[in-house]
Parts: sequence; C-alpha cells; structure tokens
Amino acid sequence: MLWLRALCSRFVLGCAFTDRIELNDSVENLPISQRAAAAPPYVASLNPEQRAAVEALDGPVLVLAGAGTGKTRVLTTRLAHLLSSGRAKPWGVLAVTFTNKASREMRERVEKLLGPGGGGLPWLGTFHSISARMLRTHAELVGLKNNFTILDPDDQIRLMKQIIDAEGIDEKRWPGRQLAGLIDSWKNRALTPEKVPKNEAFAFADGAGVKLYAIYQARLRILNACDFGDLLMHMIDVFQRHPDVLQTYHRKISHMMVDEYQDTNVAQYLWLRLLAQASKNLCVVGDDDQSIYGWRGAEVDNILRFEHDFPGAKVVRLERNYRSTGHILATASHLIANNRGRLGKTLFTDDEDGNRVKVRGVWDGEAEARLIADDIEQWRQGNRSYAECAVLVRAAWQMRAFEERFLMLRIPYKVIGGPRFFERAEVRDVHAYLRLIRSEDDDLAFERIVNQPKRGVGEGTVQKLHAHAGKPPVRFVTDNGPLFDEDTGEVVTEQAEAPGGATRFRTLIGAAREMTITDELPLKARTALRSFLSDLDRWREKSREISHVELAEIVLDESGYTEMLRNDKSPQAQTRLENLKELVQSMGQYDTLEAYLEHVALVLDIEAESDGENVQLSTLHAAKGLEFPLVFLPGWEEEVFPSKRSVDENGDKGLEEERRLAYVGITRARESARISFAANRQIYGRWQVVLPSRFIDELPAANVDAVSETGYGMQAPGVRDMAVEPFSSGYQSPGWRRAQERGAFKGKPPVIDGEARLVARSGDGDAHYRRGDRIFHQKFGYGQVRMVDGNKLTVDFDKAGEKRVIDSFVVPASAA
DNA sequence: TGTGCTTCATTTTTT
DNA sequence: ATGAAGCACA
Repeated sequence: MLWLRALCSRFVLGCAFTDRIELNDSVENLPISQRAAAAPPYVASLNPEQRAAVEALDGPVLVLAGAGTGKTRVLTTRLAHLLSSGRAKPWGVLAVTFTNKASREMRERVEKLLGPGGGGLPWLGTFHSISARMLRTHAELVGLKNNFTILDPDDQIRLMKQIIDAEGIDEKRWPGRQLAGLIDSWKNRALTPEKVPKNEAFAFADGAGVKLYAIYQARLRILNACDFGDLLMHMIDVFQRHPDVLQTYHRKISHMMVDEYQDTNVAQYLWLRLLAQASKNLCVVGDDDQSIYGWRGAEVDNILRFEHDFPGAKVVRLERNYRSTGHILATASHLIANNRGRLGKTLFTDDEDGNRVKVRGVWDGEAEARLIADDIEQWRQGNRSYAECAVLVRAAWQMRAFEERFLMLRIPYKVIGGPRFFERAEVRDVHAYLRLIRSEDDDLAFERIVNQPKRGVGEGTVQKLHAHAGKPPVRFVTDNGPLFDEDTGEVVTEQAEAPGGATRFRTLIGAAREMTITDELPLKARTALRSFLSDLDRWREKSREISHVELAEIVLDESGYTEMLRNDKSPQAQTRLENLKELVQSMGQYDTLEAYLEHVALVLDIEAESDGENVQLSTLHAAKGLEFPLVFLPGWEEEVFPSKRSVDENGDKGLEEERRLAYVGITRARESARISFAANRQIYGRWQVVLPSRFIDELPAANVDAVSETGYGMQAPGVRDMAVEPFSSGYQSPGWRRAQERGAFKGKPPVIDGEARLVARSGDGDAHYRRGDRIFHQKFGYGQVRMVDGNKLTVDFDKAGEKRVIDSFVVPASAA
C-alpha cells in the first residue's frame, strides 16, 4: 500500500494538480467532520438545498433536481468539492453522463472551478466511452482482441441483413432494422441470448429471434467487433465472471456520480450497481418528471426505486427554479401533477409571475406557422434576438411547415440535432479505410469500401468472396510458398469448424488474397482486387511510421477517393470534400489512430457552428437540457401530441411519458411559452381533422391565456367541443372535404347567407365568425381582406388568379 | 454495373 | 407528400 501512495503523490506532484493540492492540504488537515464547513467559497454561493447535495459526499445520494434548479452546477460543484476536500482523487471518481456534450461541459466546468486539471478525471465520460475504455483492457476475457471495432448502427444493420439472409429468412418480411431494434432492446435490459424470456423469443421471424441474436453475437466475435450495447454488456459480463477484475475497479474508484439517472436502462443500472457495490458512494442526479426516453430502454423505475435499491440513501430535492417565471412554472407543475408514477416535487421561484402561458387554436398547420413566424418577427422588432426563440415540436415532420415559412420570410433558423457529421457517407467511408488498415478482421469495413471509389469490384465479386470465405481452408501453394492461416500462422490444410458456428474461415481480405491467385474471378476484378490489397498493405506498412493524419491524407489521395469527389459535379460533392477536410483536421487532436477511432466510434460530433442569430427549431426530445426566453409549442393535438403510437403501444405509461415531454417543453421557457393547436392538419400528405390535445385541458386556467385572435372560438382550456366545421361558399378546404368523407360531421355544411358575426380574423385574413351558437371559419389567401365602412368586412378570394368578392360580414364592435 | 421504376413506411435518438 | 430502398432490366 505504501508504494501505491508514494506513486500517487509523485504522480500528483508531477502533473498539473499543484494548485489543487494546495486546496487539498488546507482541508486535509481538518478532521473529516469539519471539512464541509471549511469548504471553498464556491460552495457558499449555493442555496441550502444545493449545498446539501454538494456536501453529501459519502454513501448513496439521490438528488432530485427539478427543471432549471441548477443541476449541472450542483453536479460540477460536487465533483470539485469531492476533489478539493481530499475525499477523492481525480482518478478515483467515476462520473457518468449520457452524452458526450454533457461530459465535455462537466469537465470544462470542473476545470473552471479547480483550475486546469491536465490529464485529470480519467473516469469522466459517457457510459459507453468509459465502458469502451475498460473493455480495451479486458477484451480477451470476452473473446475479443483489444483492437476491436465498435460498429455503427449502419454496419450493424448490414450485418443483420446478412445473417437473416443466410438463415433463409425473407429479409423483406423481417427487416434487419427491426431485428437490430429487438436485439438492442434486449441488450438495454442486459439480456444475453440465453436469458431472453421464452415468451419474447418468438418476437421475430416466427421464433428465430433469439437464434439470430446468438448468431449475431458469434459473428461479432469473429469480426472482432461489438456494438454499442455490447460495450456495457461485455463489461457486466466481465464484472460478474471475474471478481478480481471488478475488485481492481473497486479499489480504484472511491466515488461515483451519475447524471440524468432517470434515463438509465437496466444494463446501465447493473453496471453501476456492480461498480458501486464496494464503496456505496454513489450519487445519482436526475428528475423523474423528465424521463422521456422510455422507448429506448430507459427505466423511470431506476430512479423511483433508488432509495430501495440503496438502503440509507440520502435524498435531496432541488426545487428552487432559476429559469422560468411564475406562470410558466405553475403551468408545467399543474400539468405534470396529472402523472401518477412520480416521486413528487414542488418547484417554486422567487421570480415574478411574468407572462401567462398562451394557448391558441388555429385553423391548420400553415396558419400556425404564420402565427408563430409573425410572433417571432414581433419579438425581433422589440429588439430581441432570433436566437432567443425556439419552436419545439413532437415529431420531426412537424418542422417542415416552419422551415417553409421561415424561408419565405427570410427568418434565419437552425435545426437542433440536424444530420450528424459522423453519419455522413464520406466520413464513414474514410473510417472504414482506417478501420481496415488497423484490423483485417473488419469485413464490414472491407465491404463498404472495396468498391468505393469504383474499382470494378461489384456485388457479384463480393458474393464470391463471401462464398470463398465460408469454404473450409485448403492448402494453397503459390510461387512464394504456401499460404498461412491468418490467425495462427500455420499452413492451412485442415478443415475445421468455423468458430461460433458461423460460416467464416477467412476474413474477406483473406479470401480476396487467395482469390487473386486463382482464376475464379474475372480478370478485371482480380487485377482490381490485387491492387486494392497491395494498397492496403502499403498503407498498413506506412502507418507504422507516419502519423494518422498523414495516413488519412495519403489514403484519401491514393485510393482515388478525393479524385472521385472532385470529378463529381453534383452540388453535394463540394460539401463532402469540405467535410473530409474537417475530418482530417479533427483527427489531429488525437495522438494515435486508435485514440481517434475510439473517439469516432463513440462520439465524433464536430462542434456545431455557433448559433448566431438563428431561431432554434427542435424536437422536444432534442431540446432537453436547453432553455430559451421564448418557446413555441405547436401541434398540441390528440394523436400528434400525445403521440398516438406512444399511447397505443404503451397505454398509460406511454401517456405519462408524453406528459413528461409536455412538461419538458414548457419548462424550457424563461419568459414566455406559447402553446398552439390546429383543427386541420396535413399528416404525411393526408388531411385530417384533429382535436386539441388532452394536455390543454390539464393546464391551470389561472396561469393560462386562451387567445382566440386567430382561433375560432376557443375561449378557455377545457372547451373541447368547439365547432370545427369549416365551410365556405365556393371553397372547401381539403381538411373539410376529408372530414366530410369520413362522415365526421352530420348534415350539409352551412352556407353563408346573409349576416354573420365575425369573431376573429387571422393575420392573413382567414375569417372566423359565429352564426347562432356555432363558430365557422373561412379560409382565404394572404392579405386579401379589406375593411370597409368601419365594421363591414369584405373578402377578396383569389382563386386561379381571378379575384372576386365572395362575402362580407358585419363585424361586431367587440371584435373590431 | 448502372438505370429507372415501384414499393414502402413515416415518434422521439444517444452511444 | 416524400424520400429511401429494393428490384427488374438494359
């Protein structure tokens, strides 16, 4: 033990922790009970709840952090406090987040508090990055080499397809994507093929699911690869089967912290529990009300059960909200109180009441986009920034209407979480080259690029290579002597059972090598393959001497990839070249190819360009953790939000998760939240009449303004039976027509005759008027409404270029 | 190997 | 509506 201490202190003195050590010294001289009192000044600036969370350093701790209660601050301060109080060493703290962004942010903020940490906090990262790091050192325990590849979802699906095909199952009826999803969900629950419950085993292809899963795992092992789920699964396996390994981590890691605990799945829970077993110093931070990832395996139960799972856990509630004004917070709280399964918190703020939450009904999606765009323009004219506005939708398709409107009005916008850099084909191609140079086992990488750029090695040739790879080895004697087995180095003579029961005796590269000296392949393909193989060998050779950045440049150049893009006249080719430049540049930040690929497999999010002056367009999911002064929440309609599928598939559980999503949405707002819903909506090109979301009924009337400025008679939340019958003389909206076809409304649409009372008028001139006890709507083109004689309204209806006056209404004084 | 036509699905998304 | 993916055919 002594030598260990000596080593540690030398290590500490040798690197950039000097100022941290000074902090340590001052506290370390105190008895443990007094250390908290002598805490550094940053702890003093916290509110009492936060401080309690920060200072509970030992034993299990559950921090229930409501939206906007300073969760990140608590987390980072706690980590800093842990270090500066001397309670834990930088290499003894395991701090887990879900996203790379979150872990990056945490690292930065801790460094800000404690000064630059140099190589400190090696165990701060995502579940996956930490697991990958661990697995690299224990790969052999699960039958992998330590240079294993981490497959991206695309490779994963490709592999699934191959397996499904090989098993003689119709890939069209049972798509690889579905199998991937199924296996993923099993892995989320830490189920190995043997452990999959019998009743679920039949979920795919009439009972082949589990078998395919087992084959898939075997194939991965052969390919020296694993997928994201495996990173955790393998480590759980190692921990369970090799207590000595687990113990080394127990010895190393004294304290653990987990962010967003409500989003952990079963596998992550097991992983955490195994690691926390010894020290019990596990602090989890989360908010059961913001658990919105059930569909990808998150178990709210993990957080609900924490006190039970970790007896003696200290629970700290953070309920003081620093983000939103009173009405917004009250609205969100009132809404979420409708959920049954929750630990319960009451958020409060000292801030002023601020604006009431606006709820507005509109005619259709277009009107909604117009309304919101106009609001944004108004905000801008009030000298506020576009970037302060966010439009948060339930599903990605809802963004289109807004994008169209924004483009038309020249409002700059940015889609949060748009297409990701690492998903781009060209980036993945380069990675495939690098992966193949690093490990010949990587058949998927080989397949991806063997004909990229085009070399004349087509699908047919690849088929033959596959077939050959599956043939039992035979002795080949060439001019250069006999061929050797890839792995053992022995001359290949014997027929052997392929490992894992899968049919592969050689890597595809191995097969290619052999087939370039036989005449089974057409000459053209053979020559092409041969030169491709010698390229690969040459690059591999070079990679020992040159940096990985140079390697990438050489590969891009010599493979003809760059040239291919240069010759490509399509507009995307230019972007692709730029992406590649960015890629090569970003590689420079990593010391080795290994380090880079590791990073790539797990993260590779090139920093998004700065937000600048853009309206933020996002799904509700992607907006979690963000905040904006002005938030629009459009599309609050039954079956859209709450999503029909969610409720259909998961019943009340699904509905509650949708409600949490609504809660997340509202609590993103600082100053103003504006909810809207339409009566008609185009969904996948089909018009549908839709009803206001039940969530609208659940809003507290006292904190909400129901505005009918553009709506058609929605007076207050709770009024659901508003008349949505649209009609007109001469013009019927597609939505109305469809509704009529479905028999949604009985009787004939009323016809305008005589006088009607105008209730409201859209900015674009759509008229909403009341006759008798019903409210009707008349849809018109933009800017074609004229007021005549004070309160008499004339509408010009522009149809096929021909303008004609079709109607006039008398406007009651109250609406004018 | 490359093309043009048909079919199909279409919540949310990280690693 | 829309776009991706699969498929038959040149």
